[in-house]
Amino acid sequence: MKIDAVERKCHANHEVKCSDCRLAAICLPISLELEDINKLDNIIQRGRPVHKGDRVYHAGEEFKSVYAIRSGAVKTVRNTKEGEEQITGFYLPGEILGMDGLATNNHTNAAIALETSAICEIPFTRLEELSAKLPNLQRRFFQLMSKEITQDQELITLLSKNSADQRIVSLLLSISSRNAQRGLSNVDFFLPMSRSDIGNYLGLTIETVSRVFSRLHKQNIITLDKKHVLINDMDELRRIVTTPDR
Amino acid sequence: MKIDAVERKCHANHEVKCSDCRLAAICLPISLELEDINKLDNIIQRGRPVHKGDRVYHAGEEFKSVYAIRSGAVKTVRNTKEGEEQITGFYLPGEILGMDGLATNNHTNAAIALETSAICEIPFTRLEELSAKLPNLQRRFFQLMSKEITQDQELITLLSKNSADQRIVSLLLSISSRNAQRGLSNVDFFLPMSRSDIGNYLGLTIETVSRVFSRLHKQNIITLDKKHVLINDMDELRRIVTTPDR
DNA sequence: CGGGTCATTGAGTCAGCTCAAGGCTCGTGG
DNA sequence: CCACGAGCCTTGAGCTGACTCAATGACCCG
Repeated sequence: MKIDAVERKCHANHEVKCSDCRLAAICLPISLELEDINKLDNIIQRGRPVHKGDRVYHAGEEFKSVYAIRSGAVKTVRNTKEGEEQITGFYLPGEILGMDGLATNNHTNAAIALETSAICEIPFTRLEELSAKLPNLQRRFFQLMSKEITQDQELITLLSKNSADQRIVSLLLSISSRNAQRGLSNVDFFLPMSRSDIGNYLGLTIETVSRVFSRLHKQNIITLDKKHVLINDMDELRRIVTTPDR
Repeated sequence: MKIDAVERKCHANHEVKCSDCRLAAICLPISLELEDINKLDNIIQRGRPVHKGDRVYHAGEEFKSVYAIRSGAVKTVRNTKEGEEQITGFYLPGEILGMDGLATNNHTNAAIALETSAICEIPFTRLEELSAKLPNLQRRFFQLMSKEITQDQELITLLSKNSADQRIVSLLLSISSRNAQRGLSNVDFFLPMSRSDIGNYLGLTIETVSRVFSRLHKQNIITLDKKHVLINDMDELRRIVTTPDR
């Protein structure tokens, strides 16, 4: 079975230490010495793989840990005052999530796997203790939270100022560059999320997302087959996001 | 002169220590012992008041400090890819800004005074050193960054899911409750920002902001005279932000 | 092969935009 | 002390990008 194969693969990786993880260069351990990486490694818990739709943590759940993605993809979701859902982020391998829970000691978001994923759990009190001893780690963690802030502000700008086309192209370019960072292709990749997730995240309806994708495909800027994206004209995509609306 | 009077008032407060500051209960020192507050106090620099339009820091400027507002009000502004401006936050007394600069070591936002304001500057390397020694301070600062994240995500949700009316009412309620926290009236206050700032922040045109304010006034839910707001029907405002669009 | 989920496409509507015309307020200079 | 200009805000009229509603297509899984 396909799923079993994926699971087995994840399981094979399951006990990889930070020092051996191919994502170490973009994940939490950046700028740590080998010795310090091992200290960090000792506090990290590596759970069983989560499957599509499983929650890494729930909204309202007590904040105990932050999480690093080793493989797969996760979305974070907030509940609105009206009882709808708002996706606040997509997280790919090497990225850290869960920092929303720190302010109130409860997670304001839920985190839901978009596909079978391997997750490293990092108990926060231990991370805090270790941070106080390792200035580089403290700095690194401050930086990660700051990065989360600047990314959220980028999304605010996108939602506030940009057209449907620009929002969708921005998301494509974001995924493309994050793939490149992980050593994958920046022009040929699979979207881990549904059209409906994309629409929710970008403040658009599913129909609008579909129409924009169709148009970009017809104009031969991208080739799209379900979730498989080929970027044919990167310059044109960049032009779209940097050109004022009218 | 009016401005001189304000300056003098700020100047009078100018050297107030954290331990004597009436905002200590909501500002950075929360949860610190008196002794530790004094340690924090020692690293804080209190500059001259800034005037309306002055920048506390510039976009691209090297990140050296975070800032606490003692009096007045400040907006933070990002440049978009198209060269426009996006306001990412409004900061009132007791609130901390500048955490956006940590990720890349340069501020991505500029911070601009909306009125004459007194600002406490907190050099970050010293704060970092002190955090490593005072677990409560480290935790407190992590929490402040996390709060910034959850607030940005609230704005994302607002922009993505809510109507013009709901966005504007949300801002009014936010300012109202932040005023209450500082011991001021939650139904009678002055908006520190212009209509154009409000529109920019909420992803609306200035005309729409004006029309919504006029409508709320005509319906007698609020009374509005320039920047002076009186909330007449708090329940109705709450109803507006929690009622699904249609 | 049937039912469910997800995606696409078309047709018509509407919230918020653009464009345009004034109004109010405050500071400056005659 | 008033006239004038600049900046900010309000209001009206008409337009449009993205929405809603609706129908259909494609795929997956049992």
